[in-house]
Amino acid sequence: MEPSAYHHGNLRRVMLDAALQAIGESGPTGWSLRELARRAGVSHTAPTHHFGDKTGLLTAVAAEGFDLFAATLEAAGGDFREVGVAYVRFAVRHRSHFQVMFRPELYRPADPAVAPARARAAAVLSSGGRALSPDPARDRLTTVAAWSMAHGFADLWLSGALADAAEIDPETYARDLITLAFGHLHHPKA
Amino acid sequence: MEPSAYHHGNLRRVMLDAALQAIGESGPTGWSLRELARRAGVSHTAPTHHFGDKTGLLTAVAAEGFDLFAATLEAAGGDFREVGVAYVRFAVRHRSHFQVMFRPELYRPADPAVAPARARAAAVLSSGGRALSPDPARDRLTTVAAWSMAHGFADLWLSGALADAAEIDPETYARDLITLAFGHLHHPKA
DNA sequence: AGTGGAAAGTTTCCACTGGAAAGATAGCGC
DNA sequence: GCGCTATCTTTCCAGTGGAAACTTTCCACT
Repeated sequence: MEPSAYHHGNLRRVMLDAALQAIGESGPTGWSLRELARRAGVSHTAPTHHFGDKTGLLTAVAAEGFDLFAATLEAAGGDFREVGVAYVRFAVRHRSHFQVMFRPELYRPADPAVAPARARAAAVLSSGGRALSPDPARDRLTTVAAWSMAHGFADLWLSGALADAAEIDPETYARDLITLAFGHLHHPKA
Repeated sequence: MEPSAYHHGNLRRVMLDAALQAIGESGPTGWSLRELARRAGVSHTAPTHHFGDKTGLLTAVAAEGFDLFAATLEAAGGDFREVGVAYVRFAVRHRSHFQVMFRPELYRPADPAVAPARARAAAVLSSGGRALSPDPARDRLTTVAAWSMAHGFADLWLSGALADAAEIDPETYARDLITLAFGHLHHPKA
């Protein structure tokens, strides 16, 4: 585990962390593999062994992201509003992951490390939508509506499009948004 | 105007179109300036004269995008639901523009060709939100709610995250989403 | 009419990138 | 204690964005 001169011992995690930081600083494509390798103190081809290529590194970021994401959503419990808040919280706290996850042209979305975790997250959203839906025929519509609002708010907030982004607490604001749009649908398990 | 051997006569527009096509094929960063220049049949430094650098080209894409965007939203008239539908329509019909516009780290958002057009679009959204808001104190919240939903749906649809994306007509679906979430607020100019 | 820029495009150059190939090192199973 | 294999290095290559210096064309103005 401790870094011998030759075998880093921990390169995979270090590269992932370096990538996450670089993404946070310059966006999902605003950095180079070689720069990360330099930061990690290894040669520029060392990461190849762990990730194959740059796309592989981004795939690993997406995979880790969807895992964390699914866990976050699952932990929010059954209350649908809190699932939406958890969605936004994840985006804000793990913004580097988030900015990769929903940009599938950057990585390999069919990778076996990615697809199951993504499905797990989708299942939480679907079940939340079902709970909120006014009638079964509109389950999907309701899911997409709530998903869109949480996702759109997160994306706008992260991109800085909301001019007052600095002043607001995104989680609190998200809760207010959801209440405004979906509060009237809430018929708590009648 | 006709292409003499030396002076292309039309390079700016041709490069913009080539960029839009490349973005559509490989995302906002999945192409090279040199490749576009080759497609246009000019040397790889010719575009410098029109755009300065690659960021300048993306800035021009964003500027054109926000212009078109503002025009589209303004043309939707006062009906708020139709503004949301127009938002989604723009994203679908001008997806290359859209994918750049909300990724400000890719271009220069403060550019004088960008900022005013963006402000124009924001004004339409704000006024729509105001019309929909249940009370003045919630004007901003309502605007952000509707904006988030339209934006989120557009982004999810474009990214392919909605598994059934192929089957649905995004504009119709957007109208249904807005009705579900905001229909109960509609108090037509009482 | 013809000339002096300015505008538009070219060639050449450089540091940097992602990746391929081949070789060095070191820890681990037996 | 020995070879195997995972990990990391060095070297190499084509492609990239951009700077610099040059060429060609067009247009405004006398």
